[in-house]
Amino acid sequence: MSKQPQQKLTNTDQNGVSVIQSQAHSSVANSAGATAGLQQVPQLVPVSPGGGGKATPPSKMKKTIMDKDSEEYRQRRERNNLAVKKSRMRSKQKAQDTQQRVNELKEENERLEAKIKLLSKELSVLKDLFLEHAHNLADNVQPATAAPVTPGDLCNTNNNNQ
Amino acid sequence: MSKQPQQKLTNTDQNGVSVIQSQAHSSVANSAGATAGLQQVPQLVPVSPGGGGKATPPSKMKKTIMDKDSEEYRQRRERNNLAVKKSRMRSKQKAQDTQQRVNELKEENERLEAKIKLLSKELSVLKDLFLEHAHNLADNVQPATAAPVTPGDLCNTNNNNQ
DNA sequence: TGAGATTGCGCAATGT
DNA sequence: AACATTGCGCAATCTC
Repeated sequence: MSKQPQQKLTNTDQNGVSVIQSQAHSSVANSAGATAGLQQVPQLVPVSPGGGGKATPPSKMKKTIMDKDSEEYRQRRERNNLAVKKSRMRSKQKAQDTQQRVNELKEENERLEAKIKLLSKELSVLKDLFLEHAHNLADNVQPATAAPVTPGDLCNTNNNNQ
Repeated sequence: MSKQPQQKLTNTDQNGVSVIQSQAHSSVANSAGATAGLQQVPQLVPVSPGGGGKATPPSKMKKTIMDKDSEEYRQRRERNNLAVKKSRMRSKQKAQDTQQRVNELKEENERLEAKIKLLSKELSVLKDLFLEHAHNLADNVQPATAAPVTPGDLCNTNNNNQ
């Protein structure tokens, strides 16, 4: 009575990583039928619903007891096993892709950071030049003419955020 | 670290172990259990190797036949089941973390790109100011005084890579 | 109503 | 010897 309901909502797959499924390997070795070896045979028979001959609207009895020997059963099992394999492969692939994505993004990040560093440096150099120039003007020019650009403007522009 | 022999040999007949998990798992529980009608039937005995009393050099036979009923066996199974669960949980958690890492890195990337854009703009503005100033100097100042800074220097600094 | 896709679980082989 | 990983099959669900 506590089987972990598998809350599965919200699988909207945000941020997807598309995956390409490569080949679908065909089945192998079976034909003969005797598939593998272990079988778990619980032979569980879902107790009949409600109790006696209740109305039991959503009664869900497993049809006939599902013969394990049934041809159809084996067929279903085999298909499911295949599906499971496929699904797991995909899952694994996806995880791998995601991991790779992380690596790529990390690299990209480093590149960007480097670029920022460079730009910052350039900016700083330019600003220094400006200041220097401003000083020169202040020292050598007559007050009337000296005012094409003010250091303050620049300092303001340099609003380094974050 | 990645083999896959998994050959299910040994079994041309039935051998099965049934166990259905009917919840109530958790620790122990059994002895009186009977939660389900699981039946452990087979008791398979790995046929001896080769043929009769062969040499069987690297024989790796499973020691004694490993009684499925053995107390020790059940104990081992239970421990393993626990370990498996743990391992899977971890694995899942890891995948989730990786996915989240991707999201974080993506955000970080956007931030960096924005910053780059900003810096680039600032740089561009500053350069324009410089050029403008240079022109002003060229137009209004007597040749002798006008030469504190040359436009050329700046253009050079602006070595935008990539 | 049916078929494939997912998922939790236990088993056993194998890795550490 | 003990725990960790991994491939696999089963069954219950989910999803379409």
